[in-house]
Amino acid sequence: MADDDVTADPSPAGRYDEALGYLVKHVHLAHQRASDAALAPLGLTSRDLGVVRVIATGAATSQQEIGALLGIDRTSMVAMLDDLEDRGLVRRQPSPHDRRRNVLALTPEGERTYQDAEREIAVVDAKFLEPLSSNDSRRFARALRTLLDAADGADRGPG
Amino acid sequence: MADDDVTADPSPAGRYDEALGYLVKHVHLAHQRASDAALAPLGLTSRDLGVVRVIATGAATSQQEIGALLGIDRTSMVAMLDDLEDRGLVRRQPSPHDRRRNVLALTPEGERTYQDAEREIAVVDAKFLEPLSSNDSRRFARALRTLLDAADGADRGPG
DNA sequence: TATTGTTATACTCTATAACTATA
DNA sequence: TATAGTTATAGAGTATAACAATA
Repeated sequence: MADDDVTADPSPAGRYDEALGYLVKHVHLAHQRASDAALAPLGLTSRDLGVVRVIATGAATSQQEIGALLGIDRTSMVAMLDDLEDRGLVRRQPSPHDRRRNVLALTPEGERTYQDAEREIAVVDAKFLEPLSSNDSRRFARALRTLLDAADGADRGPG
Repeated sequence: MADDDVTADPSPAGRYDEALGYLVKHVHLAHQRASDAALAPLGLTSRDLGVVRVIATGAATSQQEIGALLGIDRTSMVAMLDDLEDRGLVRRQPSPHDRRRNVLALTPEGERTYQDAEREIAVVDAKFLEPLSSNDSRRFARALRTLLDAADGADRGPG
């Protein structure tokens, strides 16, 4: 492993792993890896859980609404929900008010799996935040919320 | 438990957008969107900048080393570096010590583009962190660093 | 005419395997 | 035999366009 000393300059502009973008991205990936590993025994990915959670909390009911909240294309929603429905976790019901729309609901088994998944994720989150004091953990979560609200607002343009 | 009611329960387990995983993921995506938009005029993606930054800071020199630091497969590195080399930003030089290895270096134009890119990203970061006090911004970055170090250590197993 | 869900298609990113040239 | 880079190929994930049913 002899270092090639082609590069005389050790660090002209900070270290590559100090950049905010690097940190945020890899913290995300680390959390996602941990989540996917914890959810695998339940047959869910963290992506699946996002969808199931939106249905469980009633934040949205139609396929496109759910996708919009999570940044998932409506065409991708079809395959995901096909899968979750085939496995008996969710149910599509035509809306009585607008028969174009599918109202999504969890089956009893879907509800059980969702509760199990949230318990697993609570463990993942606790382990993930363990290196921070409980004060710093709260501050961290609050900072994320603040940054996301500001960024989403900026995306839609100032005004 | 007769909770066959479609959406009787408004929020049995918190809101979907309060989950740590959701927050971290979407903060990452928002920062990446802002970065990609700021770098587009330079012809770089945030992914490109990651590679260029590792080369510029001398953190790694061979293709596989760079990929390992950033979590990019060696086969993906080939196409990325082909592109950056075609555009005259990086140069592959066979290592004199091990002629299987390519030592990557920035061309003068690559160095200029890299400096421009870091300036753009500094603006993106400042805008992104603007909703936090400078104290909270520092705490936020420190928390990210702490979490990432702990998570990466855990990935490799305790011990 | 517009919208929801759907299908088909393409394009990007990533993952696996095999090849070459070096070691 | 093992490794760095490369190529080919297949697999996800996502995006675009078109279609059917409904509004």
